[in-house]
Parts: sequence; C-alpha cells; structure tokens
Amino acid sequence: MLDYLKELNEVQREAVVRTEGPSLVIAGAGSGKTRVLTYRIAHLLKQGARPSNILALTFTNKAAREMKDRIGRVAGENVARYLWMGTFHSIFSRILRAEHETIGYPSNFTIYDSSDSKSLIKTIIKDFQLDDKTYKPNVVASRISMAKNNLITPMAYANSPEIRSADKNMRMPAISEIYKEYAKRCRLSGSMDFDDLLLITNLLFRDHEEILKKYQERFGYVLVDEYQDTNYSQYLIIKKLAAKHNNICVVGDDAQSIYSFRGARIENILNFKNDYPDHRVFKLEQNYRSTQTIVNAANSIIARNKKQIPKNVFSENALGKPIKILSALTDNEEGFLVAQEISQLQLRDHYQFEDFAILYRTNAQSRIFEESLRKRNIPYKIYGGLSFYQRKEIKDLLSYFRMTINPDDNEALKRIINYPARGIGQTTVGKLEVSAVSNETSIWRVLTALPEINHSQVNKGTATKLMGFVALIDRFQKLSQESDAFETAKTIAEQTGILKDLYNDKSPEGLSRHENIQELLNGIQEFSISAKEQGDPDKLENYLEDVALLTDQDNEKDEEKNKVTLMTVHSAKGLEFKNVFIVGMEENLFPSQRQGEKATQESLEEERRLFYVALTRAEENAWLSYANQRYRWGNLDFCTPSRFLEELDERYTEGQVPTGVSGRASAEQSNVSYSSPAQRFAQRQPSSSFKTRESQNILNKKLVSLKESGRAQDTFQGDDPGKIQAGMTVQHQRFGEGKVLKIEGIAPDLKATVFFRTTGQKQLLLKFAKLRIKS
DNA sequence: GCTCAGGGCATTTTT
DNA sequence: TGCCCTGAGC
Repeated sequence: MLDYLKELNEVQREAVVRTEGPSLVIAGAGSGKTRVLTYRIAHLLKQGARPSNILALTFTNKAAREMKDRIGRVAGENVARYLWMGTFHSIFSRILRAEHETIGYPSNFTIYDSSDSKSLIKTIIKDFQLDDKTYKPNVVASRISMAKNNLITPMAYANSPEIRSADKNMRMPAISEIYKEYAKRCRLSGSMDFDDLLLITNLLFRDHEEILKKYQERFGYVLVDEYQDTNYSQYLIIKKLAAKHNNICVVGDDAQSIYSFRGARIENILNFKNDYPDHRVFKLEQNYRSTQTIVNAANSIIARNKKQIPKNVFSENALGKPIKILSALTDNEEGFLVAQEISQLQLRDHYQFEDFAILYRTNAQSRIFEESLRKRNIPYKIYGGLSFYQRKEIKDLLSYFRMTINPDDNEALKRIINYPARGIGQTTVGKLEVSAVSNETSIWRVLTALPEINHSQVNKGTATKLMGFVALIDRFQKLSQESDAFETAKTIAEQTGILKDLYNDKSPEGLSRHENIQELLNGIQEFSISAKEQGDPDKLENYLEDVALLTDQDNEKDEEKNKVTLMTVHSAKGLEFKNVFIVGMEENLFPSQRQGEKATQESLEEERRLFYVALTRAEENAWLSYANQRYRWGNLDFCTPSRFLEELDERYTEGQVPTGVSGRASAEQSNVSYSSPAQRFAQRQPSSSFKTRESQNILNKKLVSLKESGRAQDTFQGDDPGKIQAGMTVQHQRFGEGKVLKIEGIAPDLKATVFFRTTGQKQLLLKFAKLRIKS
C-alpha cells in the first residue's frame, strides 16, 4: 500500500481511492476531512492525473492554502502549483478574466467589496430621490445579493410577480429599478461585486456552450469543500462543470450548516444523492478531536433535527470530564468566572493560553470577557472586527491602485479624488457624477473629456485641480506598465502624499496607520519577489487581482500566538481548542427567539447545528456559561451533558416565544442587575486595535485638531485607563485637574476616549489622553 | 470644516 | 444604553 494511505482509516481510505464517479463525503466534526481531501488530490496526482485538470474549491483562502501546502508535501510543490485550487471567488474571477471579451468586461475589472457595493447602492438611492430610511442600503444590498445568488437577473427580477409583491409589502417597490441601475453602473465602472463573480460565471456557462465545454473538458476532477455551505449559484456552476466527466467529490457536513443567512443551502448536500444517482457515500464518523463526552453531547443536540443525513459520529478518545455549566448572576460575574477558570486551569494543568477559546453568538458579547481577561492579565486576541483590508488608510491606497489599473472604477475615484485634500469638493464630484450618469459612462471618462464637455460646469480653478488629478493617475498608469507591483505601489504611496500625511501624524492612530501602509507595502514587496522567483507576472495589476479576495485571516502574525481566542461560533468553524467556553448561553445564543419572533423549524434546526459546531470545537473541556436568572436551570452546575440537554430541549420547542418581560421582572425582584440583549448590544465598543472603524476617523480627526492646537496629549502613562471611571477626578498633564464626564471604548490595548471637563474650560474630547487618577 | 443635538437603530460573515 | 448619521448653525 502507498505510504500515505496507511495514515488513513478504512472509510477515509476508500473515500480517497475511489476517484471516479460522484462521491459524497460526509465528514463529521473532527473526522479528518481536510486529510481526506488532500490525500484524495495527492492520490489523483500519483495516479497520473494532471494537476491542471483538477479543480478544488474551498470557501476561504486559508483552507485553500493549507490544502495546497499539504498536497505539496505529499506530491511535490511543483505539481501542487498547477492545481486549480482556491476559493470559489478566486477561481471564477480567474476564469472571468480569461473570458472577459465574451462577457464584455475589461480583463482588469475591479472587484467591489461589500462596502463599495453599499456605497454605490446608497448613491443610487439618492439619485432616485428615494427616502433612505425606507430604502435602507443594507436591506437593498441583501435583496440584490439574494437575487444574484439565486441567478435572478435584473430583468428576471422585474418580471417576477412574487418578488415584486414581496418588495411592495416591504414598501420598497423600487428595488427592482435600483438593482437594474446598480448592475448598469457596475458594468460602466468595469466592476463586479462578489456575487457577480458567481452570477456572471453562471451566465457565461449558460450562454456560451463552447466555453462551458472547454472548462468541462479541462476539469476532469472536481472537488468541493464545505459543500453544505454552497449557495444556489455555486451549486449550479459546480454541477455544470462536473457534468462531462462526472468525477465530482463533495465534502461536507450537513450538521455544520450554519450559513443559511448568507444563502447557503443545506439542500445542496441533502439532495446530492438525487443529483447523482450513481454516487457513493462515505461517512467519516470517527471523531479524532474530542472526548466521548463532548461528542455525545454534541450528537444529542442535533439528534432531533429532521433535515439531516443519518450518521453516527463517535469518539474512541477518553470519556473525558463532564461538560461544566457556569451560572452567574450578572454578565460581569460571568466574565469573572470564565477568566478565573482559565487562569486556574492554566496554572494547575499547565495549559497554554492558546489552548482556550471563548465562543459567543454575537461580537457585541466580547466586551465583558475582554475586560475580565484584562484584569487578570490574560493575553487574548479577538477575531472579527474590521479587517486589515477594510481600514481607511488601506482602502485609500488600494483605491489609488484600483484607479491606476481600472480608471473607470467610480467608487475608487470618489474615495480618493480629494484625498489627500486637493480642493475638489463634493459639489464638483456631484456634478461629475451627474454628467457620468447622463452620458452613461464613468466619471473618469467625463474627467478626461475635460475641458471639451464640462468646461462650462466647473470653474477654471477646479478644472485645473481636476486635470492635476488626471495627470497624477496618468503618471501612475504609465509607471504601472513599466515597473513591478512593489515599485509602482511604493511610488504611488509616496507621490500621492499618503505616506507623508500619515508620517506627520504622530498620534497612536496615525502611527498605526503608517505602520499599516508599510505592512501593505511589505506584502506587495513579497508578492513582487515571489512572482519573480516563480516566473509569474509581477505587475500591480496582478497583485490587485488577488488582494480584493483576501481577508485579514489570511495573514496571521506570530505575535498573535499564545493568547486566548475570542470569536463568534461562526468564525470558529474548522478550528479546534483544548478548552472551549460557550458563553452567553442564557439567550444570546438564540437570537431567533430573543427577538420575539417565532422560531421556524429551519431556524431552530440551524440554531441546534450552531450549538453543535460550538461544542465540537472542544477537544478536552467544554463549559457552558450564562449570566442571569431568566433561565436558571436549578442546580445544574457540574451536571451531566444529558441533563443539560434535556433542559435545553425544553427551550428548543418549535414556535416558542420568549417571555421577554419575565426575565426583567425576575431580575428586578431579586435585585439583580439584568442586562438585556439590547443593553449588551449597546455596550458594544471597538474592542481591539484591529477594530479601528472608518467612522472612528471622525473622532481621530477631532483628536488631531486638538493636538495641533496643543490641547491634547496622546499616550497614557502610569495608570491603567481601565480604572478610570466617569465622575473621577483626574490629572491631565497640560490642563491640570478635571472631571471625567464619560468614557468610551476602553480597549485592551489601553486606549480610551475621555470626555474631560476642567474648570472654566469647554468640554474636551481626549483620545488616548495622558491622565492620572487623583486619589 | 467643525460642533452639537436629536433620532433611529441594534445577529451570525466569507469573498 | 450608546453608536452613527444627519442637519442646523457657526
């Protein structure tokens, strides 16, 4: 037997070696799914399949990269390189760029991220003179996204009575028009949003048989990871691509389908057997990750679900310790208990901090645990929040890159035409945009037609400024042709003045922004170097193709090691930790019920699966914690999982509506402070340095102005700002004594915004103020 | 371009 | 409860 096959159990091995025909691999939690996928590909290669004939689709870059690395180790890196392996979006954008002529897009089309889409939708709503309180950009965006993921084109949307009447019921009959206009403007900007990458691929294959054929023939083997998370659009593409050779292998776990809110269809995996009658099923049922106790508890949660593929996930690991319940009266106490458990375990059983994870349902819940961990000096990291690529300074610079590569990109243009400030105000941009829309073209084209078309519309001074901007971008375009990505990027960062602008800002934020830009440039340098080594194209254009599809989970830093992990259950999927705390069990784990909505059978089952996912992240110990009296389950401390689950099942009755008032009432009676979900949500604060929201920049600007007028300092010294409370008398280096009015955003990295009033002075907003508590 | 007040609002998230 | 956006006013 081949060496690598010895590392597999029997079912895994069968799933690996049965390479021909449709295969469905049901991979229970912790059952070695990645291992099967990678070995299967390695096996295909060993059997003589050409790497360029293998298509392997994943949902995240991280998954793709890990798999590629592992295959490289088994089959050789030179072979792994040529695999068509990547995320749905990256693979299809590659195909769309290759086939750009057929679909009528430039090959260098921009990929709009969600904030670009949202801002475009906002603009359209404004242009249509619709009320943006009725037409909420978020809602409109999700309707459009839903349509695209179900392959409903603007035309089909307009022609569907059901959809139109649903829109009417939501008092948004014009969504159809907005969708149409949105699609049009994307096209005029030479841009696609994330959903377009799938939708247009579908249309390409639907309308151009010869192209479909080409790819069908190319991809002799199609493999899909996390199949339960595919949406309709992805499902159809896969189906089409695999239709010729019929060698399709999908891997997934219906019990871990938790993404229906973003279009994932569990039906895709449940119906696989109907789509491919000659399929074979491989059930990976042995869990190698968790103790028996945890596996059994997790199983019993989803046992009542109707929609599922029957399986029997088991563990031969030790029985393990019972699942522990932490009950607390208040959320503060809950945080305290969790932190206490962690430090005890770390000291007593010599766990590393990285062995712990705290999982919650919503990001807003992280705060209390951050505070309690910080009090004990337990290092931690938070996932979720603003990604590196979403930060203002990064988006700004990337927008220059985008303009350089595709100047029709309106969203990028609007972002940077006056950043750094060059005296082109909103009014001017507005005029340009109106002109672009009425001429059915991009703002850039309007600009470059100056002064012929628009001479009358803007005054001479503005026109000069605009031409200056055009010249700048022109220069960058030439540069990008001649130089590699790094050279171009560096020059752009310098010549636009962005680098200098940030360098001059000595506030901590300015510093960190400057660092971020440096980091981005370093990344581009690495890209250029490795592209040269590999003989790949090394232009800015090529870098930009990748970067739109990257997220910050794609570059984890070493300094992030050995810290307790805080994240939502959703983002914990695919990860494992020795010790897992599932917190906020009292209600926040069940938002479908907390809103007072009736839980549907579907939502109920998904909530169960979510809990299943959470629990199966734990290898050795799991805790469930909750923080008020509303759901006090008697003496459940240190109970057995089954007892807990019985209790839980009572709550999981279909259609159960929470008695929102009773929680509050009982809390009042017992004189315990009750924190409602709304209140907790309200406490949401930017909780780490990675969460610099764009809108926070307004605050930052305020700081800068304060600083420039010599009225604020920028670092804390001495006292832990966490100890600073409203009402306290504090000493400020420059202003002397004053009273703290209000504090916002006490973050683990010791930053706070303090509203500060000194005698006879106006109220001051001090970010990162240098304060000393006066005792 | 800044400040201030008022009102609406508030899951889960990858690409 | 606080965040975030907007619009009025300077």
